[in-house]
Amino acid sequence: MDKSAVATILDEMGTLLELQGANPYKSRAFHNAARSVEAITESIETLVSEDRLQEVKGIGSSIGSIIKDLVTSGKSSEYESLRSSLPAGLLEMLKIEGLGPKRIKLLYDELHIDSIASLEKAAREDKLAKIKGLGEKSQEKILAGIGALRQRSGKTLFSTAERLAAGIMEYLRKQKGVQKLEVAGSLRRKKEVVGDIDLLAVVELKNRTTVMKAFTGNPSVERVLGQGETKSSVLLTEGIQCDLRLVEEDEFPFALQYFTGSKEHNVELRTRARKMGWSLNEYGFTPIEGNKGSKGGKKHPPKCSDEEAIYRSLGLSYVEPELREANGEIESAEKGTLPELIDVKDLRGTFHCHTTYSDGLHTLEQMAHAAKALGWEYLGIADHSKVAAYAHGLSKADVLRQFKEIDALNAKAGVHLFKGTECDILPNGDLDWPATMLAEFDYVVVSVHSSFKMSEKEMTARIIKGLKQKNVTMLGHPTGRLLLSRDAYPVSMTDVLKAASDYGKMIEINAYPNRLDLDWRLCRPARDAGIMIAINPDAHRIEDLSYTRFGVNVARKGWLKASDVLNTRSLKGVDAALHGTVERSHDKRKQR
DNA sequence: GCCGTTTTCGGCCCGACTGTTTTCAGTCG
Repeated sequence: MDKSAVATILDEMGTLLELQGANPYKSRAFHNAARSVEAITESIETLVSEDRLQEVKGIGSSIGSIIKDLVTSGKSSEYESLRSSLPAGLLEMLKIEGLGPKRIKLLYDELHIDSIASLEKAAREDKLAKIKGLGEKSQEKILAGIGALRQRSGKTLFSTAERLAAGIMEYLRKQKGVQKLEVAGSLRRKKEVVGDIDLLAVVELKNRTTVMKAFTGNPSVERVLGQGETKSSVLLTEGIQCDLRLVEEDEFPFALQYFTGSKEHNVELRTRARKMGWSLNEYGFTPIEGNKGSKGGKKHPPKCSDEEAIYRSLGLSYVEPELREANGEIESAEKGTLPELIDVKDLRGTFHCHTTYSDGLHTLEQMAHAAKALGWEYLGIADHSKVAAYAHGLSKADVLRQFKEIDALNAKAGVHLFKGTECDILPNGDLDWPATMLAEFDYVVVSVHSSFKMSEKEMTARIIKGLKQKNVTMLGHPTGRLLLSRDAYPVSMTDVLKAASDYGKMIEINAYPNRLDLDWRLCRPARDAGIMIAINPDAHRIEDLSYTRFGVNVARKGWLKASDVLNTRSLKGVDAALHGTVERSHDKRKQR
């Protein structure tokens, strides 16, 4: 069993212990151990075989022996007995917002509620409100939580769908006769959530049946919804539908364009084709009645061997899938003013990274090495400020200690570390660091981590007050952290962008695979207002650094060019950009 | 269950918010 499977089980054991009402520190020990296991850099098999598990902080003799069992045999009697002690439905119930282990245990003990279904029934029968410790409001909240949970099922995060699609495609590519295979649909457009996975393939005629069988029989399939000669649909075990369509070689570009969508984009495209005397569908162009060319005969479109040719035939420059949302892209394509979108390979570093100084999992040095391994020139460190106690916010002494370590690391060649901070914007709009301290950093990210329930007006005022302070560089997670289950905090982005523009500040866009990021909505207005964007993963672990690629998706959907983004600048360029927005730097540096 | 410059027992992060109470438990970040 591999590292992350072990971590998942330890985490589940921690949760089960919470549900059992065990010593909270015991359950926390399991959660901590799970995190530690996830963060192990060397092979877990090696650690087990060399009996060195307990060298890992957070793993003692008990959990160590569980891990040993899991790694060597794939099983653990402790895990099995813990699992069988409680109904599986209780774990499901944890997904309901506002319902934690204590209440789930209470409900289980009092009313034998052991699933979301029985919970809903009891709530509708007004039984929950009568339990001591609960009331009308809790009951309503639980019902609302169940509703929200239902609503979001059926939609899958981009990162999940991408992973599933990659697995199936890898499997299909091994099949005989598969000549072309591409992902289409909203997944190709990199929508933040997708409804299903659309795959498109060209397969030799004689191999079609076996390829279709391979598709419907592949290991990630839960059940087959339909199976035909050219189209099959399956439901994957992770609850998302996946369709495979087979087309002829010469239809492929048309089918790819058609099935990539969006529907609205295609409507505009087909309308345009009609005006030119052609009808457009997934198989190609066909001349329509009354179509006359210059010589009086029917005007035939050129053969299209790729999507670019289709757009060219319609007098348009190529439109990247991410832009096909009927959002002005066809007009821009006609004028030839579409931006050359930022690409992952343009990235030269990132900012807003945490380390073990606050709530990160990896050390400064580990993060620096990881950045270097990604081929980056620099990395911006931004650990939490002191008020963020839950995240081990840094004291002034911690910051000075970190500065020293950064200086030492920067002295060794490799990758440049910027001295930053993620400074809390307190509820009254003040910043968590005094002005004198803010001046010490290379850059300052300010963000909100508390009192989320303010009105939009208050929250906006709070953020703007924090953002406009001297020496503040950029706003962190501007729209809040939008998990599937949770809303962003209320804030007027128009006002915040205006303030950023007025005061010469930057805006960060976040990207994280398990987050529903709508930050792309900010990109175009930010660009138009001349605001620089930073693509930040809000990294807490080494692997988070590579999640900047999700940020690139966000930026692409927001029409950003490389030059609109801080991360694509050279070390020198970043230095200049940071100091351009932070007036103190020149003088301060000269004094040193 | 883990940990240790307070080291084999006793503490383990903490504050805001909500809904429930009448001083606090549960949830969240």
